[in-house]
Amino acid sequence: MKFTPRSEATRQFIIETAASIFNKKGYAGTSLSDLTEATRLTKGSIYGNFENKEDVALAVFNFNAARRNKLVRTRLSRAVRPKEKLLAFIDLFNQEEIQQFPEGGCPLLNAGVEADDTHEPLRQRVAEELIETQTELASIIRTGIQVNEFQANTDAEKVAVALVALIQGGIFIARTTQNPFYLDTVLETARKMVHNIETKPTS
Amino acid sequence: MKFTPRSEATRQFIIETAASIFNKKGYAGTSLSDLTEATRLTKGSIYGNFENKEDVALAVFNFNAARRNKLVRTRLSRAVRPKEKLLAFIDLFNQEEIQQFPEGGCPLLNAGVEADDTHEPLRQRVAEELIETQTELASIIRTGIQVNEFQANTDAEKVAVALVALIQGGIFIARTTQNPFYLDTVLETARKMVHNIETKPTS
DNA sequence: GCACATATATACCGATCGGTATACATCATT
DNA sequence: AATGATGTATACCGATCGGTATATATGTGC
Repeated sequence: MKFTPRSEATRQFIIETAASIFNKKGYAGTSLSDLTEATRLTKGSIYGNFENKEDVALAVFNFNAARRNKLVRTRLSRAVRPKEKLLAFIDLFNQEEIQQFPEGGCPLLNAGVEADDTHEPLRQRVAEELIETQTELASIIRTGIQVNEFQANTDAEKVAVALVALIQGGIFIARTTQNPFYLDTVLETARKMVHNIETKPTS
Repeated sequence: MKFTPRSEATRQFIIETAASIFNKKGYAGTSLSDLTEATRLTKGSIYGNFENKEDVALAVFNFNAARRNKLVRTRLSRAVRPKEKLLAFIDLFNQEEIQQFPEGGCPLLNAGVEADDTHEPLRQRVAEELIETQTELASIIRTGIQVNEFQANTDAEKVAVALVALIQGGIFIARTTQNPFYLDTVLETARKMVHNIETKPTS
């Protein structure tokens, strides 16, 4: 009874084409004809490669999340010290870099907000990604404490959650008001938050 | 050519009944039959009181926003000192109070995230509400600076935006993960943020 | 009790929804 | 060149979409 896609290449093409559509219009707001128009394929072809619309949406989210994760990891690995890694993470969301995201803003925010009351499988996937990000940031902070870069009494998990919340909230405000200044100012606050947990030189 | 609703009472009843539906399922995800089922009215009755679905959605958002504003203002007016007002605002979003919101989470977040790419009139309304909240918080902070409760070099607008972003981000994370702990911890961070701009006793 | 206005219900519209069965095209193997 | 597998297009399904024209019910003033 298992479904096997006809063509892995076509499947991938559909996913990539649909990525920004779902991210902009949401799951409920995206129709099959949106997908056939954008891909220039027909329903027969799409349903030859996906079980149903939900299957497309989940694959698209996974695609978006994977791209995001790759970007995050590349940037974090470039930085060496924990503090630099946190600042590199924050910098991922500035105006120049954020265009690497699919059109429509952060896929985690978009998918999570829509799915939380309506689409349990997607909600769970978004939750996984959120928690993974927070876990990674918390781990970086803990390392920073160990190497005496951050204050010993720092609550790593708390700071990690606050950073993610700040940034996601900033994206929300900037996009809804169509004023990127709000994201800039929030990113500044995030940087200051990192600054605040640094160990002070006990001159 | 102007549309005048048949019955103001019925209109209000529809708005109140639809409030949590739109907030949970979103604009695209809510159908007219969702509304007729919930209200036990018929389409004729709904279209006798609203121009179209968008008209209902906007009225519902205005209703939710008005309730929110009333709640915020009541709580803020109870507090006297600027610092207390900020803390009262933050406390609005703790677990006991947040149930005063319509089901489905913060209507600003839900409507804003859905509307930013799809529904310009709603997006603008959400933006107005966000900016109003931030303006009000910034004004409180400025008063706090004047009465020497907050440090003179505090960037009122920046702190206000950060508080809103933190809280909205916290709501997003808590709802998507279905773990209210994340909101608790973010609210703690928000309180600490208020603490950090307090004037230190120059002992 | 009749007329009139007000407001809700009924019945229906074309369009589009997600989804499927099947026909057709393409290409490799022989 | 015939065969079979792979993958896409065509044609169609019932259901539901948002919306409307009109009939019916309800209440009010006379």
